[in-house]
Amino acid sequence: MDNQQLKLNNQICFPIYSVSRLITKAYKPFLEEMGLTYPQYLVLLVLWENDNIAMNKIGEKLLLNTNTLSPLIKRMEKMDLLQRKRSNKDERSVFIQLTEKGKKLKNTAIPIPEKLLNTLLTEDVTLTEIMLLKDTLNKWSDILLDRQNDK
Amino acid sequence: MDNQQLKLNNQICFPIYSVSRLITKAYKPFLEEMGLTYPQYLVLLVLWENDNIAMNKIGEKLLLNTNTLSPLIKRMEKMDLLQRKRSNKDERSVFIQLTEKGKKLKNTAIPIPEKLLNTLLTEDVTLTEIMLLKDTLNKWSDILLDRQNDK
DNA sequence: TACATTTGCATCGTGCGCGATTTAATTTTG
DNA sequence: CAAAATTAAATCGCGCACGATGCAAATGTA
Repeated sequence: MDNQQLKLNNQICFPIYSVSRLITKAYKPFLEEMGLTYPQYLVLLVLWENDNIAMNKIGEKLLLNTNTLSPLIKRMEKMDLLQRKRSNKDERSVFIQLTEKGKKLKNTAIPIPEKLLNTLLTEDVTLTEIMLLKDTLNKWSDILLDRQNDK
Repeated sequence: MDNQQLKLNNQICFPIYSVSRLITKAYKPFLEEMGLTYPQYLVLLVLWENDNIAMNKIGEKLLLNTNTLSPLIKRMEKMDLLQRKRSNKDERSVFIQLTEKGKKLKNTAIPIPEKLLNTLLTEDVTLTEIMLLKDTLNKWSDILLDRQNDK
């Protein structure tokens, strides 16, 4: 009885947890130049793609609730990256708009994904493999979301 | 110029980040029964495999520094899951030993990995795919660790 | 043996994540 | 229309993660 299934290296949960943290760490040097944290960078990715959207829409895309987003976005407002504005049509929602500073940061961010890819790519890790992993994880994400919404 | 590479769905970082959180959330109901958080569960996985080891060895396995582990393990000591003991040979190191309560919890934990697998498995996600993903992530983990230690 | 360096742990501060709860605005329903 | 239910934010509390710093024990070196 050595309970193989309880061994760290046999579990799927641990590699995902650790690679996630390692990737965040890999982003760090690039994001630090811009004065951003990783979740702040994710919010900007959403806004660069779709400016002036409601806060809950950002949460839907990043799978974050308002108890995480609300203070995060307020910090970003203090950094002059974006502005929060109550909607007139629906006084409950807050719309988020990039400031000039927030818009300009996009230019600095453009080369980051490629730089990160280069950190990862070796003779052992090919672009094909990375794409495959991405697709698998996106599928998992959908499945786990379904599971958790059903309850 | 629509900067495809900056779109959320084209980045590899986001799916890993979100699946990692979704998996932690999937563990939650099982861990709550045991009164554990996810990182605490990981520490127990290490100890069940290898009791009475130094704190820094736990950190090496989980890729966590003492500034995270130290308070985490103190909380677990308060919960009577383990005991901390200074080594006689080297007064700097603290050895961690499971209590009876900590050892017994292993029996409750044994069925968890399988339950979680069942949550994930569908006609779209096969065991083969999960194993493949695990191997890929373990390889990535090694590469990212090398990269970050070289600097 | 003296002194510099390394190692293991602890503490502090900041920023997430997230369950739980509150408040206010809007929508649904009888 | 009025009451009930839903929705969007905000706030609170707790537990990670992690960079930075400090301290004491151990190790390396001249």
